[in-house]
Amino acid sequence: MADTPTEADPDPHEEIMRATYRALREHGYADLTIKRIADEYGKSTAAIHYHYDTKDDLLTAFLDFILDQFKDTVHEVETTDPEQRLELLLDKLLVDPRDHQDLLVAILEMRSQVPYNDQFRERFQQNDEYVQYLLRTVIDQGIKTGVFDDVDTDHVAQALMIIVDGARTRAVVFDEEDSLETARQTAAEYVTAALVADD
Amino acid sequence: MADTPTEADPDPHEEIMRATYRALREHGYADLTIKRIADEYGKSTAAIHYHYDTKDDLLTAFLDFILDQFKDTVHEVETTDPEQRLELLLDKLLVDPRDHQDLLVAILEMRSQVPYNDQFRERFQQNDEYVQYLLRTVIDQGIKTGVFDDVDTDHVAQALMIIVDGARTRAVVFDEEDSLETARQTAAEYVTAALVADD
DNA sequence: CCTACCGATCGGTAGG
DNA sequence: CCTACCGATCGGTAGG
Repeated sequence: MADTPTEADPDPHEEIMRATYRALREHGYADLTIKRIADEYGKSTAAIHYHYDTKDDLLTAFLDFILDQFKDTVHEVETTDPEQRLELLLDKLLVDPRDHQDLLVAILEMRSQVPYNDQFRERFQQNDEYVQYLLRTVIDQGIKTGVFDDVDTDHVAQALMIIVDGARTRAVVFDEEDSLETARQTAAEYVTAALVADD
Repeated sequence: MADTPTEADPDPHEEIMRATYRALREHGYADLTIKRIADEYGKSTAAIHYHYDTKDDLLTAFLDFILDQFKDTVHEVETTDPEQRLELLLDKLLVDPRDHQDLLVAILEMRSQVPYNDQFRERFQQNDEYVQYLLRTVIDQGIKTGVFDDVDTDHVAQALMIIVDGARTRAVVFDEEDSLETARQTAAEYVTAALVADD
């Protein structure tokens, strides 16, 4: 007559990550406390410390949790045609976030902590490098296939990252879905101008 | 035999703003306390509360202080030739910040507080609207003069804002001067492609 | 503006 | 995991 373990016995770590997510969304990073996370978790603060030694450990684990989710989303793109693949990648980076506004807010907040947190910097840099690598790869593919001009791959990838980050920042700060839409269009314009200009 | 008043009797409000700036730069927004500001100020926490009723009042005043400085910088651009004026404006937005990295960090941090602080949102929106207005104006001028194509002014201005914000975010998070330089180049490319494409 | 202090809350721990 | 508690620090105030 035991309860179904799947419902009654969920992974405490994942539960705490989700609780941290909710607490962060509700109070913001500056007002994120163990107590508030514990309240969302539904248990005591000692329960949090049982699983994570320090607040810093918890927050670093949480950042990994968040960035892994993001990585999974981007990783889904599997088309091989360079033009289509670049389009889909930009869609993932600029259209998908509309459904995950909370995630955007959380990431932006933690990003702004980078100047004061080496752990955070390391994670964000690694994640950024990964996305930029994906962009470079698809652009290089396009150049080899002959559908894209022979451009400076690094520069174009960086330019696209700037557009992506700008759109995300503005989507959060000005709460406008417009930003992502405008950015998607701007990215498309840029790709056309930079990669297939001579067509 | 009195001390020179200019040195011995500075404006307390401005002193506190500068102290807040230093404290923010050193500890970050999440760890910004009245005590730390008071230490930078060189007086007691009660001295801070004598000039500002609440921490929130102080921080809102500080944001105004910061954004006014920024506004002054942008306002300096006075050339009338549309093409040159747009170039100078983009320089102000993307080249100037190199000398004020600390300011960028501070602004990014406070920006990320917008979802939790209506006062902040209001200020940032107003400031953003002003910059975007400057961009729209110069683009419209260029269109009237015939040096720019007859484009969607709103869209182009928004696209440039996205590039600017993206570059700033990345300059802070990844500590790379590259971002601003790449963004300046990207903005130039975009302007050429969007505004003088048919030339 | 200062000294001295307030209640509240912080991250973290002991003992079970 | 909980209860109970720790010292430290928080924003803010009273009284001068």
